[in-house]
Amino acid sequence: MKRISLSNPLSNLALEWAPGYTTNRQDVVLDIFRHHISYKDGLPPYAQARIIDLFANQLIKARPHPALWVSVDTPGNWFYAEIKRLVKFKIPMTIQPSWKPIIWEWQFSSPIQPTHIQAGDFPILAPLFDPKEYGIKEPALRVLQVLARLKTAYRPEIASLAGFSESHVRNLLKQLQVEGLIERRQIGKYEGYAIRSKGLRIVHRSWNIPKGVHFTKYRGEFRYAGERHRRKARMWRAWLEKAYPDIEIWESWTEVPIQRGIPDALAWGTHQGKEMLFWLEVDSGKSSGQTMQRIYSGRIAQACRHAVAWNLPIIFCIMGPGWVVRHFRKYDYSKFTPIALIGHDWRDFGGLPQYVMGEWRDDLLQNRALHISKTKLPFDPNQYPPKPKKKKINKTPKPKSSKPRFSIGENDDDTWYGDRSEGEE
DNA sequence: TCATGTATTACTATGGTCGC
DNA sequence: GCGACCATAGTAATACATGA
Repeated sequence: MKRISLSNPLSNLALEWAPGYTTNRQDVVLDIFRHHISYKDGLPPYAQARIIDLFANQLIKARPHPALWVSVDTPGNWFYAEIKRLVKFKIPMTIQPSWKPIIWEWQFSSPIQPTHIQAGDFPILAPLFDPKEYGIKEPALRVLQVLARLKTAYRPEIASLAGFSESHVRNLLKQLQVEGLIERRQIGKYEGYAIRSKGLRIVHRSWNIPKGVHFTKYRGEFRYAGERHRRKARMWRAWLEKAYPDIEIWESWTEVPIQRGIPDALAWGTHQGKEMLFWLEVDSGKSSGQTMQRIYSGRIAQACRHAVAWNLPIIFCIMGPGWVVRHFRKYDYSKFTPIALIGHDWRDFGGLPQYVMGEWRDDLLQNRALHISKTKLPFDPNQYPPKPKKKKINKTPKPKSSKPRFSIGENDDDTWYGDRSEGEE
């Protein structure tokens, strides 16, 4: 294996060679490789960015002056912009929408050195992934991709994240089980599904992960949450779709790092025709009110900065027991104009209040009077970061996770791994 | 401690809708 | 018509709360 990759390191890479010619000479080329990705691959932007980096590393080993052209199939703008931000531009690179058929030299992140090649010496690359080759259909592959990220999951969770109905997912899971790609496994109290290594291999292949490359730490959910917490987060997409009939979710992921912070779940799509993000935090209410306040003022500010940076509205939802959600009523959110805050009881699946930018809304059953924070302030998105609402930090929860923390450059808020498991199973 | 009811969860069957 | 997909009702298993 190693020998092969040494003799031809390119043969493991599922890329297209798309050489550019700057002169009339055929033996001098811009050594450009093209990589295709789609928002429907089941991977969030940061994981796609890591794959791109892996390709760059492999190309550096294999070629003197390689360049990478990444074609991204995606609606909207956010997915594309996030990838661009997260990629380390180790070689000349350009990230473009997939519909662009050609690329110009000046669009690359840095100049491309020409490469001399022998006439007819084309690089030999791995073929692009074709599901038929593995006897798997698109919907089944999608389920498998979702499960690859989750490792183990219940059917409704898989259905939610895949965007399919439960009965459809049931059939697909049965098929996958017959083929030995997944298996039943006890998760906590109930039986769910787990992906097997055979299934994982196909998924890795579908993501064009080069063989022998370590991708595990980027593949999965970024951190491990308690069972109840995890379940609520994984149901986020289905929850939104039930609550808002005119919503269209393009993709949803759980425990996913974005520009700043790691939402418990993040859904991305349109509501009433407008592209936006739906950020979910689930809180079982184990920390004190003050700790909660400190944590959330940080998170909300992070969401806000993200919204401003990408010019994209964010709906920030806090779910938990009623008393936890009620806690958030007392603050003034009017400074956070590009985001809307909503709260909801985590037991009531499929319900959510209507949101209003810069305000808090919840629809808790007791205390029926719908609370609306009524403070009109000038819209000025440039005032961030906001001042902490009250500086009274008692003890900081210490991180105790052993999970890898590959930094995205931020390290302020999301260090409280220790509190994440509910311990209620 | 034990019995009971309720809530939550997974699983199954069946019939319907939609597009080709 | 047919396949792909969805909605819904109903069953069974389990945990938890309650009260004797």
